[in-house]
Amino acid sequence: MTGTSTRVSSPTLDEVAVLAGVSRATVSRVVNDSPRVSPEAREAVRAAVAALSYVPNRMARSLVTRRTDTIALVLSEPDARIFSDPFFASIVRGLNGALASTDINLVLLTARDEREQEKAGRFVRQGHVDGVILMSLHSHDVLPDELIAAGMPLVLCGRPLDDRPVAWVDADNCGGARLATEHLLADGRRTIASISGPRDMVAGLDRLAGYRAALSDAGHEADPRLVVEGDFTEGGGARAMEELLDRAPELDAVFVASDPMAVGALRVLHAAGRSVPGDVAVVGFDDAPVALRSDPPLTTVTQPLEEMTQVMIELLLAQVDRTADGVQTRVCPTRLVRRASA
Amino acid sequence: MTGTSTRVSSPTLDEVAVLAGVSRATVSRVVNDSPRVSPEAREAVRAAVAALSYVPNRMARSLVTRRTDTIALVLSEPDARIFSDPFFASIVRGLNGALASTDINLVLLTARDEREQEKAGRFVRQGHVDGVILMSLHSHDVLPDELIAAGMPLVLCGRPLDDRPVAWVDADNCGGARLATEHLLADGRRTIASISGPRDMVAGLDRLAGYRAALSDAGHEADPRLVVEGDFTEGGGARAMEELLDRAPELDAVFVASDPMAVGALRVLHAAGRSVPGDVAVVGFDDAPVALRSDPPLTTVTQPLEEMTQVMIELLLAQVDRTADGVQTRVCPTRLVRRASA
DNA sequence: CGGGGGCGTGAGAACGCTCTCACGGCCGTG
DNA sequence: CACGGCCGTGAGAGCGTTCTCACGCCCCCG
Repeated sequence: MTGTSTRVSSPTLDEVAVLAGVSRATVSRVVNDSPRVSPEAREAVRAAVAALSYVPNRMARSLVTRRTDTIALVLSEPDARIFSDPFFASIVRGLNGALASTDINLVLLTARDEREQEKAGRFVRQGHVDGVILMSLHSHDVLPDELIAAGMPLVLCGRPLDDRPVAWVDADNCGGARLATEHLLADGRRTIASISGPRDMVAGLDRLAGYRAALSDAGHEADPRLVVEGDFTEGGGARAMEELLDRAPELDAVFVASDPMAVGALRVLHAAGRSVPGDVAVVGFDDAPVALRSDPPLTTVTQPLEEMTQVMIELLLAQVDRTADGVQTRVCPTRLVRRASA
Repeated sequence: MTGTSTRVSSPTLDEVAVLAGVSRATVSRVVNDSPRVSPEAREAVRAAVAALSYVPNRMARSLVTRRTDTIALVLSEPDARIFSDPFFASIVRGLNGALASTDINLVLLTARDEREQEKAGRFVRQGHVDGVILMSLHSHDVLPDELIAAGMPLVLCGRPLDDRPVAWVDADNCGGARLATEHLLADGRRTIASISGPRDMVAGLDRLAGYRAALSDAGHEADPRLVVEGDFTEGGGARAMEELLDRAPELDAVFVASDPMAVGALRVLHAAGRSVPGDVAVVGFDDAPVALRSDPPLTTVTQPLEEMTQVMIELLLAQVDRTADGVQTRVCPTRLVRRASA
């Protein structure tokens, strides 16, 4: 084709060794930054590596080291919605950031249905990765148990519903909801409603629990009229808000379990002629980008994404290195971000 | 720990062979569905495999077969916006669908900055995957050239700006834009404006070209006032629409190069008291989910995502199997979806 | 009844790397 | 001057597969 001859396959350690005039072992040492190499040998190898544009064969290396230096983030989510979730993008960014200083790679695996989940499970068990971070917002996958049984290092992103013996990292959803509700109480609000998340998601449950706990601590009686379940989407939030206005027109505050839902609620309140925060105070959750752009900008609860992803990696690598003692879990503190809506 | 003894490492082919009372080769044959195995031997091996819950070691296998049965979709995009792009989610779904009937795995790699791009490049070149589908909406990555030089099978998702010798698949953006504009013309619209995509994205350029071509074919003179550049986001579309109304208040139609931008434009038209499609007809592009929910539902241009992903896989696998002749490219036809906005 | 052609099987050599071990050479010490 | 130790190096044995051969066996046909 062009002037340069195209090889069919990549050069091997042996070829580098021959070109550098040393043994395979020495080339390996240089490639792996072993200190026990003379400067001359190192230089010769470096030159040969560059000349052949040698790249070590990971398969061969992994076969002996039993390490792939790759971890997988598997998204076990039925619908594609997960991608549009800004929370998800932040997790990916955070994980990549936490791995930036290492030579560990992050790959994403999606598993929408059972079939794909099985495929992902096989991929993982075949030894393509050293460990797995599993993001599964809804409950009941088989994947976790399968991976645990296979002895695969595993960290869940988000607390599991049941108490399986598995490592996980989550934000303090309950505490955050409590913070939000207490803020509303401190503001003198009397009738505080809530748009909750789905009952089959732990985050939804925990945020609802925090809201209830704060109210009960303040001596409020539980009023089932005041809680409507949403689905974490803007449309769902709008519908829930309509229902809420219908059920309890006297409400003067709403704790909404996600920012997109809060944006939907804001729209409905607007349309209903209620001023925010004058008539109704609104607090969201997640500190999504949309919270800044909403009108008015949303007071919300923020999660320490950076810290969470960092911890996930730590817990996972501890398992990979077999230095983990027992099953570790971690709850990261959430924080209230005051803006204009409450 | 528990009753079952936990092994440190997974069983090997040899152990299965011993348990089944056959040789390593026979086990390999069974595992790989070779027909040349007696039913009895096959059954014995099956049982042994199940008993040990044996999973073949991919590293060892790949070392000899030089195949990983894995392809990567790399997202070479600076910001995280790509995740929230519904187009992207569809691509992932489509690719997974196209691979569902095979035993080929799809992994996603993100590469936000140069550093991560380099990491992804290394990952790929080390032999973790058989081929790469590259999605890079903006121009000028080094990755493609690097992969081509390394002889890595590669298909671009979207036509590249320059004419590199690389396989790619794209929608007929130009044709779609033309369709949309011709529809507007046929509707009797006189002053047809356009909110274009960014100039550094091929999709933006092509859609603009199609719009211009349709107008010019219809004998319209090019009017630079009538084109404002957007950034493919809703906010950007709104801003562009404002500018357009300012520059050319007499316009009676707009071809918007993406649905999110069209939604923004709709909002602004609404606020300006223009009825759609009465005063101003609007056509979008992409047939994003949001196009259905907008008010009025958006007439838009749809891309054959299913076909595109299917073709990408075909072109890629042809390269992997070395049955590809030359550099293949494919433009998939777009179609106008008539709804209420035009 | 003998020979050829499957067909099922097993032995053993790869695949490209790491890692242990042993071996010279040089230093410092007694 | 002799000897122990360390340092750079290379030989060679794996790692868990696949794949090529060669080898019996049985069956069919002449």
